[in-house]
Amino acid sequence: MSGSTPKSKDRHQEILDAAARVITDRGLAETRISDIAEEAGVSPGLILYYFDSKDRLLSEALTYANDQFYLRMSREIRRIPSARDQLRRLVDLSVPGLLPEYGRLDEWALWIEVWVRALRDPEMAKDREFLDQRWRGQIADIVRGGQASGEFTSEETAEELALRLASMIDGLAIQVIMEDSQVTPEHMRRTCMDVAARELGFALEPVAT
Amino acid sequence: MSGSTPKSKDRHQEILDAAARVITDRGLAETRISDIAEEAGVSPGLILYYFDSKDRLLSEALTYANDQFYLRMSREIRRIPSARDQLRRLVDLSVPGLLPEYGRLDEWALWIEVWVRALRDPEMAKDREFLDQRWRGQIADIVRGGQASGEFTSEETAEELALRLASMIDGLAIQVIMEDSQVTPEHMRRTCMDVAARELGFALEPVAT
DNA sequence: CCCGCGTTTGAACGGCGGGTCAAGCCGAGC
DNA sequence: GCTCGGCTTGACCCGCCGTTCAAACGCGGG
Repeated sequence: MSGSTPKSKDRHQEILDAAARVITDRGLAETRISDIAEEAGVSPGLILYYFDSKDRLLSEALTYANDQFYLRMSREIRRIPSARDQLRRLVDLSVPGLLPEYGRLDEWALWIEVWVRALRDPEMAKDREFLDQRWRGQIADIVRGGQASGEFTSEETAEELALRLASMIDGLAIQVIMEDSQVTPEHMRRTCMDVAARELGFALEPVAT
Repeated sequence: MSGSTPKSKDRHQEILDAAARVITDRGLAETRISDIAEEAGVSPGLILYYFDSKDRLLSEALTYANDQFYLRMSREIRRIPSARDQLRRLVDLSVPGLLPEYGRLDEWALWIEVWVRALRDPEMAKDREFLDQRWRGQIADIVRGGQASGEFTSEETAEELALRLASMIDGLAIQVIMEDSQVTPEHMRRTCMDVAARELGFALEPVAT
């Protein structure tokens, strides 16, 4: 499998991967350099041989992980023909824990860490703005496609509609990842599609069950 | 004014207030006991005389601050007669930095800290669920009122509508507090009311400017 | 076979900060 | 005015962790 041979690829990347994994399940605040080293199967010293400081490593790891997620999702969506189906897939991929195949615990946990950090760290703030706008851009592209093909009848700008959908998804995902008893993954999925249908102007086919 | 005499009120509360202030502008991760002590004008030792540990203090401070915000908003909204105006006011109060009179930097910064912490701390998770549900409950009450009075024509349950509005507000508030260049406070306000009008079923009066 | 250099190790350092504590302060009650 | 007990102080302790560093490792080239 990928990355099984010890010294194969880029150590840099191996460490970023390990860091992302550790942050995801311990949380940024509880992440020690030694944890990352252990996860990566190397000595603590080596971490600082490849990165200038813990802070830089953590920031890089956060954006790196979000990058991965974006690329995976983007690649997958591009090959879906219908805008409505693209949207449905995007929503499914965004619901924490809906599709067990994807992601470890959850990319959303990392997003929240990014937000906290971006509040005080200008470097992270810049990265965050880029990531968030790219995320909305992805949605806007889908919307534009749907408007062009006539699947969506709304006359609002794609950017405004994308902002609404992205905000909705963000807000709901937070509740889901927190395991709020009133907001299940399935509930989030339905709510997102409901609102999308009304905002974009398309009909939800009647759902079974 | 309130709290000006040194030993007047409850030290407990004074410390919680100070803690909330420090967390708001330094961030949870950069908050030291000595910072809180300094902010409260007492010695570091005293902090741990009143609280068992730093962790407990921080958790209490977070929920305390959110409590304050909720109570203030709740009290104010209760005296507004029209449901539509209640909603408008709730939105205005929720937009970070829209009304300079209220709040220090922003209650939203604290929310994000709560979320991060709730991901790993079961105690905080419980508090968070309570706070979030109360927040949605507040919105649901407004919605119910509007449905009863005929101001809102949507037939959806108040709970579902409240979830949608709350999620939308959360998602947008995050972007605003991050100072995303594409999401200004004013933009958030308009978007919230737009979506609310469509979801709840009421007409926005024509806006000046 | 040996050299040299990039990589890797893990022991050691140093500072930071949470938590402890013995000692003072001060007001209330006698 | 004295004593008692709750408040308050700030110096101190101690473990933790980011960072440094000297030494070892191992591979490719000569």
